[in-house]
Amino acid sequence: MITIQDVANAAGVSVATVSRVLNNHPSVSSKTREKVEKVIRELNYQPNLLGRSLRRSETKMILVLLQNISNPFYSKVVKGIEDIGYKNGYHIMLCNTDSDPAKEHVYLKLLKNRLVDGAVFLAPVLTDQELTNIGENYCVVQCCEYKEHAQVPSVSIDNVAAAYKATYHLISLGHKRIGFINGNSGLISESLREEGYKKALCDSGIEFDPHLVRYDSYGYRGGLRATKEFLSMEDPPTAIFAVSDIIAIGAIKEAKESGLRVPKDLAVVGFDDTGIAAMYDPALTTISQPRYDLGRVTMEILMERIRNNNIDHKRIFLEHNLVVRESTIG
Amino acid sequence: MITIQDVANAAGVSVATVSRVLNNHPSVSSKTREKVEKVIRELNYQPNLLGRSLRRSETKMILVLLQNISNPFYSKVVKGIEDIGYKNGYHIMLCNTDSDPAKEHVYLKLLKNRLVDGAVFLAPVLTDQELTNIGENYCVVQCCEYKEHAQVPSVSIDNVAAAYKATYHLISLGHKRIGFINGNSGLISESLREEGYKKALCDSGIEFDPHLVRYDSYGYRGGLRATKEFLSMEDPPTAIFAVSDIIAIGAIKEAKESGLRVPKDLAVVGFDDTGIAAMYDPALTTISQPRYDLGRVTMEILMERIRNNNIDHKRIFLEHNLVVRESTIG
DNA sequence: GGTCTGGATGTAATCCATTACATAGGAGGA
DNA sequence: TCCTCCTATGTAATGGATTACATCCAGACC
Repeated sequence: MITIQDVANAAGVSVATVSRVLNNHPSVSSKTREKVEKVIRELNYQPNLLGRSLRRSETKMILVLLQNISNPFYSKVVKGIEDIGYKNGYHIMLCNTDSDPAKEHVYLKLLKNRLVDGAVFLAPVLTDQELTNIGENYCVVQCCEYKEHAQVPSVSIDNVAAAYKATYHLISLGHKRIGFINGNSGLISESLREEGYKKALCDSGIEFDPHLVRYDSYGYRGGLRATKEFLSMEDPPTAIFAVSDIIAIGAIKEAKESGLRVPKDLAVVGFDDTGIAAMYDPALTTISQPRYDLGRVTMEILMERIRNNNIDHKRIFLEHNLVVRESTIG
Repeated sequence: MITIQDVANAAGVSVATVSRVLNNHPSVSSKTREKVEKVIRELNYQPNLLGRSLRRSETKMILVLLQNISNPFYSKVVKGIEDIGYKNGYHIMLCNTDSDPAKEHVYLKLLKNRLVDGAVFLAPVLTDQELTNIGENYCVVQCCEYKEHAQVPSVSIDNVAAAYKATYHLISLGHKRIGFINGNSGLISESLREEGYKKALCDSGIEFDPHLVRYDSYGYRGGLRATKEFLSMEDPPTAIFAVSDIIAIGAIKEAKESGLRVPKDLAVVGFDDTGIAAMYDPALTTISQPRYDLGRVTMEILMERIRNNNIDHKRIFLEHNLVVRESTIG
């Protein structure tokens, strides 16, 4: 491996001068600079980032912890994070925690061991207290999901309002019995969306029926299962609001299997507006989150924190949108 | 920040002894070991990985370059890579290249600058020559896609055989005019799958009709577009084989919009067996790749390379499978 | 008691790049 | 001509951990 010393020897200068050339320090004569640059090219010298990072105590790397990249919701969020990072000279390190606290802790070692300069939590499984502690010592931001009592900034949508809007959409179409399929992961978005669902019912004078709420795993199977249960009720719902598109698709598939037509016999609303929502047949009515911007703003806050050691922990809420498609209006 | 020196001072020993404790070196008396471990706990000391990595010249990090995590094909491949890495004490760094050579080069700097110990290419955009050069100097493996002439090991399925099987499935159902929707990214899998498609036709005595082949971007829109073109032909195909599930779904959606029934009027086969294949309506017949194992085997080879500086560049082919669902038989 | 052995620990070099401080040498002013 | 000042460059300390080698000491053996 070629080191800065090799370059210095070959160019007949000291390592300090080579380092200055590398870092565009002004006090290097152009003659020397050219000479050194020529040698760097000839030897194909690549500075060792470990040495540099050790000295500067920064690595220009950001850890992004998410549940699993297979969740299609994340792709654009990550893109937003990445673009802003890239613009600031930072690399992104994506890691799946699989919602496993042990794994999350292992990855957090990277933060504690200084291998990354900061971290984004896309679905923390740490406790509020742990997260607060980390926030005190390291640069971290929460994105999309957040721990309510953690003193760490967060960027998300207003989940109560979004769920309200989705539910109200169904109510405005005349539905009175609206099933709600929630997740069971203990995420804050789950309780907030349930709150919005209930609020919309209440505001419209529809009594809340606890039988119309199911908690199941995020995903297709959860949607199938919950819907099967709904449809076997004596007085089944005429509409379903699910907290993810994939759950909603499971619901539609199950409804079709049971001979129901969507939206005629059962209207379905999803959440997230992932790619599949528009592709499905029928295309899915859903809440669109500003996914790219969620990532972008999160990263902007993180960059700001790293630059200025800014420590306030605000909560930021971005705009969402109801996208009406065939699964509710046909 | 607490350093090994702080621990040494607090414990009244030398840094060497602390280091030995950290690394479970046998020649430390149990009394000293306990004393040091106590101090480590009390000070909550976290060794700085930069210092360690610099000294050991290894970071225990692996770079995984993929086109984009939004491609659902990758999730399980990455899981396989990750699991094996995790088991060997390696962390994974996932990076989207967006098929942009500039970005790929930036990320490769991490390899050249020693910030990662090795890399997996899931869809290299480098030239064969560049890749060969990198393979000579660093530990890298190709996965799923590969550059034909690059002297770098690879793990994939036999794409010719897989496409042959998919096409033959349609032929065996009586189809004679089979449209083929290929990608246009210049990936090796594209030409191999086309080869398999042609071979199946040829072996069954069906003449190859170049009008039945379309090249479009991977993805839903590509499927829509290509199918629209097919359906406007005088003598349109009765079946379509697409090189990705999402393209196939675009094809189905377009067919339905045109009033065709799938599979009755148009049979469709996809590729990859991503999650959506089983969820779609009709469920998609597709080629299932052993995605987890593709990742697993790739990583095993990479670990082996790193451990033993093994430099042979074999090509490994794993088994694939045709999964028959509603989109061809109904 | 003297010598040898080996276990436990310490000292200091090392990995590579950065940078505060030191120094040499040339330009400009008195 | 001499002195001052500034520019360009070099020297060496630094960041944190690892490890070859040195050292010390206790116990074993003659």
